[in-house]
Amino acid sequence: MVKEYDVREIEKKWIKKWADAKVFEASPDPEKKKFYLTVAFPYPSGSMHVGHGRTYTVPDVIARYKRMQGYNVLFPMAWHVTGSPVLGIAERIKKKDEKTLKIYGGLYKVPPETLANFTNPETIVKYFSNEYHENMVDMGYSIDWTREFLSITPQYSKYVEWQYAHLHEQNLIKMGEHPVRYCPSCNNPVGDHDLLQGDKAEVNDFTIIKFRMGDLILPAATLRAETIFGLTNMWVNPEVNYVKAKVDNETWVISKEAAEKLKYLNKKVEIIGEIKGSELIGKTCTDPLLKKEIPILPAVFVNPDYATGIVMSVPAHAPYDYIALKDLKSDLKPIVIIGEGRDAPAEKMIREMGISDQKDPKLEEATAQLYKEEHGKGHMSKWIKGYGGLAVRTAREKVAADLTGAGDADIFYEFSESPVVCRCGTRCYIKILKDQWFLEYGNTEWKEKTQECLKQMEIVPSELKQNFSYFIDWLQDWACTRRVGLGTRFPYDSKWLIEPLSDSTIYMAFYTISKHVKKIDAAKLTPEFYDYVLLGKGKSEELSKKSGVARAEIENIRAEFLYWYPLDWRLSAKDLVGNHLSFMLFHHTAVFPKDKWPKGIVVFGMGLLEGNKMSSSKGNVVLLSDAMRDNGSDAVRLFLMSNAEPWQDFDWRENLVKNTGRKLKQFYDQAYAASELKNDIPERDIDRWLISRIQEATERTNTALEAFQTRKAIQSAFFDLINDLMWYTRRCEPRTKTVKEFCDQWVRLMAPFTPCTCEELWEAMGHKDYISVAEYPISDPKKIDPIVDAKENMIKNLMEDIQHIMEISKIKPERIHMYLAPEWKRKAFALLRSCTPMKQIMSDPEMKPYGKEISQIMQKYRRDEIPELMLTLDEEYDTLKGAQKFLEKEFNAEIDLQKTPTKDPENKARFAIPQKPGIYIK
RNA sequence: GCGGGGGUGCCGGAGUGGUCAAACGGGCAGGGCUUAGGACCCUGUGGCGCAGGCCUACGCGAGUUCGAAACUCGUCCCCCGCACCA
Repeated sequence: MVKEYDVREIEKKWIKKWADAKVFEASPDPEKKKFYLTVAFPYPSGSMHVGHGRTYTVPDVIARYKRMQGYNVLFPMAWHVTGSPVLGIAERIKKKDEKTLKIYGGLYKVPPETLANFTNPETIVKYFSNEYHENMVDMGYSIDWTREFLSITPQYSKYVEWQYAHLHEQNLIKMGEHPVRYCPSCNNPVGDHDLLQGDKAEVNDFTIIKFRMGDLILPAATLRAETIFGLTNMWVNPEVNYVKAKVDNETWVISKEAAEKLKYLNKKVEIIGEIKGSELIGKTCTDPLLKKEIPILPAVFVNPDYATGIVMSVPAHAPYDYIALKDLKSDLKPIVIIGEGRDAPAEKMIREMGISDQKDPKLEEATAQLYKEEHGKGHMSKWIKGYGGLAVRTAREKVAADLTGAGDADIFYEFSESPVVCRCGTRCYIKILKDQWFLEYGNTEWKEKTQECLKQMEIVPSELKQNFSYFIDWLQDWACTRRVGLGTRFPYDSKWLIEPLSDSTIYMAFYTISKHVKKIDAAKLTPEFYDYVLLGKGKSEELSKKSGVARAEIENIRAEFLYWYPLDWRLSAKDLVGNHLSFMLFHHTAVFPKDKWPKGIVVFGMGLLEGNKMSSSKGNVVLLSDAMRDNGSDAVRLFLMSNAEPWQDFDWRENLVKNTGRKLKQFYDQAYAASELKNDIPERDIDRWLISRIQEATERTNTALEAFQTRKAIQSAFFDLINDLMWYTRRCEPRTKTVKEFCDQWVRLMAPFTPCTCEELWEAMGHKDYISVAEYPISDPKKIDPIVDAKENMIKNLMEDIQHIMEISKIKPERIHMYLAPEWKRKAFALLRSCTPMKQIMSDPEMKPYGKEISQIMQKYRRDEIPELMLTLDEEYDTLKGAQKFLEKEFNAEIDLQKTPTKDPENKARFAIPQKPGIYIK
């Protein structure tokens, strides 16, 4: 009797057994080759959903596969709890924010008494890291939990400090200025998720060009510094009250709003007077580059709350300016400075778009289009001294740099759209942080080293290697410190915390030693300690004396690191390519010698739910725990791994998951039944066929898994083989020996995907060991039998043909006659296949009588259409004879097999070719 | 704009020069099994065809080739990332 497939019961049983036997705890073993892989540790600020499920199942499948191949596999896990998002969550829970309470109390099912304590951010991350841990165990992951830690574990913090000491020593960390979105009320920089409004606003850096008007300076802000050559006038809004302000040592005329903004931009600003916009109109100022007199004209489109409130007018290249001048009936002539044409491009644009006045909304579009065109393709007009012929984008930078160098320009940061409002309701500014610490990813040498690291790595999928290279080049200095959040204090300036992405760059190395280090008092874990155990610097004897850690222990830790490192594979989601994954490469090259650099990265796609993007905040997720409760973890794993390749987006569809669960039950039932089968049938072709098929499937599965193609692997190891076994049982009475051999291999093939089910079957088959550490099947080429494969294909094709004919002719057959291809035809096909010239074929006396037919055949079949492997007449006959009963049953008709046609009323024998008998149905 | 990926049947998606009207999965339809079945099995699912065949298809246009879904060029469209944030 097949034992009932009680999924959850089986899973519980094996998960406990594994834990009790410590099957997945990995220790260095010099006898075995190591395999070390990690996956990006989770930031547990909420419950685990099926998207996370896929992220962590992929490495588990690979870990299990490699373990079964005989590798000593280390697959660790830890929790990334540093950072600020939970602070916001705690804050919102404190304020009893409805949406947040709904997500945490409802969607995540946090019990009310626990939720009440969620006002403390640390409680949140600890609660959810526990939940993650439980879920991961429940999913059957083969994680070595002895290495688990939190990113705020003191021993880990000491490790982070050690890393930063190294970076500092190498001058890769610098203090500098940095513009951030900033909330004056919270007194903190704000990220996207902290914003009520304006999360799409970018920070634009304007060049402010200082125009002089006596002692006063009119600072005009522009994104197109190169257009100073086409300047005809300035724009000032006559309806706005400007201020005179002492800015550092100069006196600027700017809008009130701009004066306020400048304070955040680290200018000393003191307002000393007011001046009406209208008072400025009609005056002139001097441009700093060409020293030309520039008239100041009125324009109402000038927004005092955008940059400085003083605008340069370049009518030839700015549609707004052109129209405004026209409206004023000014006689100022546009000056073309881009390209060699005479007519103003702005004018042309306005004409083509049919824009008539300053208020036309199409002006926006015209401006954007012209900007895009000129920025992308434009070159400065030849007549411009020093800049003529330069690409616009080059000229822009050069003008800005030249003016800044001479003290005639400055930088002004402004949002691309406004307003930007903090979650607390306060309007945000752009603030320049002065003592911000940076990781110098812009450093050329560091970049080169990182590129070198990338070059020797394997990236899956390989197309992404380019992407990585691009990101490494693109990365600039990264602000690596924060004022708020959980995390490690910055060792050189304790008012700062190390930013969460910056504290998790090389933690893969920490896993290798964490189980030892966790037991040591953090105070003893000095930089010297890590220097020794990770880099081999210093002497263990001295270190032991100084730190009080036993020398043997220190050596042991060192040995463990050396055994596991470098990291073989890093797995992570797509969205981390441009930051975390690139950082990982940067930091490895900075801290570790070349032979400890990571060897490979696998990048994952995202998850969809019933075709829509998963989103916790919108409640559009399925919790992993619910999915396991409803389907069992093996079915969840199988579905996640079979729905898409790791790097593709997968789509969680309830009905597909359910189907996968049923298919899995079928697998279980079939394999279980096999273990109880008892008969003594002699081996037949069909038995050799089934065994041959599983060898081929094994080959494909291995190839796919080596390339991380879980979907392809499951296609071969699961779906194809289910179908083969089904065909086999349809085709014949199952033979015990065959089916047992098949299932023994099959269950092992499936073990990385559905480990609990496979353990249960493995036990039922009488094995005493864990399948988790049993040998992974490799294909046995001796058992691959192309002839038997060809025979079985012939039968399948034959059945299809008969089926087809039945449908077309609408005959319900009583008798089916089959005519085999005669020997001469087989020979003719063989000769055609081997490219024998017609002349030579015809010279064969055996062929001669069939000249006409042979030339017909030649016309009809191309050489490579002819099967490579040709069965003999006898083989074909015997095969069909053997399948006769089966075919009779299938078609419920008598089969008349004719080796040489005797009764052929409709001359169907002529259709016969090798492996494709002629058919006549009555 | 910059960078990356992609357009195949009713759907998801295989397939990268011939054996492709297209794996596998799903949906739908018919049949079988059955007391019944949402379980399972079989068959069908571009068009035409009273015999295993023919025709038209793989975003669009052109080209290379004996032969293209696959290669080249052009073109249209879609998705993702662009930072100080996990």
